[in-house]
Amino acid sequence: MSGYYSLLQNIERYVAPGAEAREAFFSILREVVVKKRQFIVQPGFVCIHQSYVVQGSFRAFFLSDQGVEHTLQFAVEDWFISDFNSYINQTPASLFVEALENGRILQMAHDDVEALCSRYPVFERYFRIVAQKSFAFAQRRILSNIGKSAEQRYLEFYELYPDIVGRVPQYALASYLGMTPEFLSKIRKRL
Amino acid sequence: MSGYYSLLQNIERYVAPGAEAREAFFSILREVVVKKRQFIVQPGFVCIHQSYVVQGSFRAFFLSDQGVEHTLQFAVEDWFISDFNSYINQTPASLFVEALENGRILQMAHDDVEALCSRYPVFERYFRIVAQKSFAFAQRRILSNIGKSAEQRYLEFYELYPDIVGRVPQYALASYLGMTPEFLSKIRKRL
DNA sequence: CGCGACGTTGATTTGCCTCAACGATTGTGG
DNA sequence: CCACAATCGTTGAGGCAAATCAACGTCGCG
Repeated sequence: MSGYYSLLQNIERYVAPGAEAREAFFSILREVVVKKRQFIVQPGFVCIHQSYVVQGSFRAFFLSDQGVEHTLQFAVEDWFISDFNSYINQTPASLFVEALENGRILQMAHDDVEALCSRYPVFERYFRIVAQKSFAFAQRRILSNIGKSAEQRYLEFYELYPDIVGRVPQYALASYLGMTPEFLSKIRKRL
Repeated sequence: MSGYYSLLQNIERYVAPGAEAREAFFSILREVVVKKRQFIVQPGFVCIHQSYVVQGSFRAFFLSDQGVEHTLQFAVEDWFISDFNSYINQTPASLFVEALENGRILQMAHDDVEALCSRYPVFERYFRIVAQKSFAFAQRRILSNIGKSAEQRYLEFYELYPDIVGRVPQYALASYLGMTPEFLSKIRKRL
């Protein structure tokens, strides 16, 4: 129940849905309990859901042909996570989304969200704003990828998300920052 | 006039605005002619407009403290360009957006777009879809940044946008791909 | 023509990776 | 509750990809 409330708070930071719209939105949500190491998205399957994190931490990662993992995104409380490329285009996923801790999420199915948006433009607006913010965020990350050294990238991440650094495995953080776990370890030593 | 038509075609790939909505949209557009090397966005100033490219090529880049340029985005015909972070949040820009050729753009002001979206949800939907696609695109780029070698990144870009490779200065492409112009030159030699 | 911007090429250096071995911690079954 | 394996982080030696620095060629343009 509390999960619905925190998602509603998130929504109300940007838009103000009426009682009817709010109820309609709640009705498409499904609360799911996930265990550590559980995958909520897997390559090959179309990613039907977008998930709002009520509790716990997650990561989305790509597994290359050579077996190397590349973490695309972390998500903790009050974030969304999914294979967005798969979700948006309703094509087979290429990412894993894995629970890093036991947790709870609110899932909403693609078609339900689309129907909801058509019926209540206030949600069209909400998801537009979320997508735009996500895009701006991704662009900032691209800048730090192409412009900065491994050490600078780590420091920047530490500055922005000190909580996440302590909460996820170091190899996952290394693969997010685009370096090997060994090298991240060496960076942390000289600090 | 032809610029309006090609933008309309872009819109109609995703949504179908009525005659009234279409007219309202056209009324907030302003066609602007730009000369090569002209800046349409500069750091420090709030980026009021989003620009649709009718003709020409552009790039958005960040200039670091040490004077190094990092290209965040290219845009040719039928693309949007802006400092989206500045545009979305209406905060001062940190990027330059520069014309690489003489060209023409359609500019739309942030507040006009917001008003339009409130009045005609069909545009809310359109810009949501555009933002979602942009985000998915940015995520793919992040993956190739953290996972691939310089040569692989060049080949991937060449595969996806052969036209752009021949159309923009090589130092700009190098700074987009996250390598030095010298190294890009060496990569191209051995191919 | 001559200057400045752009691309090329080579010599050298370095940031980061690879590989391998070794602690520390966690969790699991006996 | 302990023993053992598995997982994760650390450390070091050596190697490679890409950066840096510098010189030179070329083209477009005032």
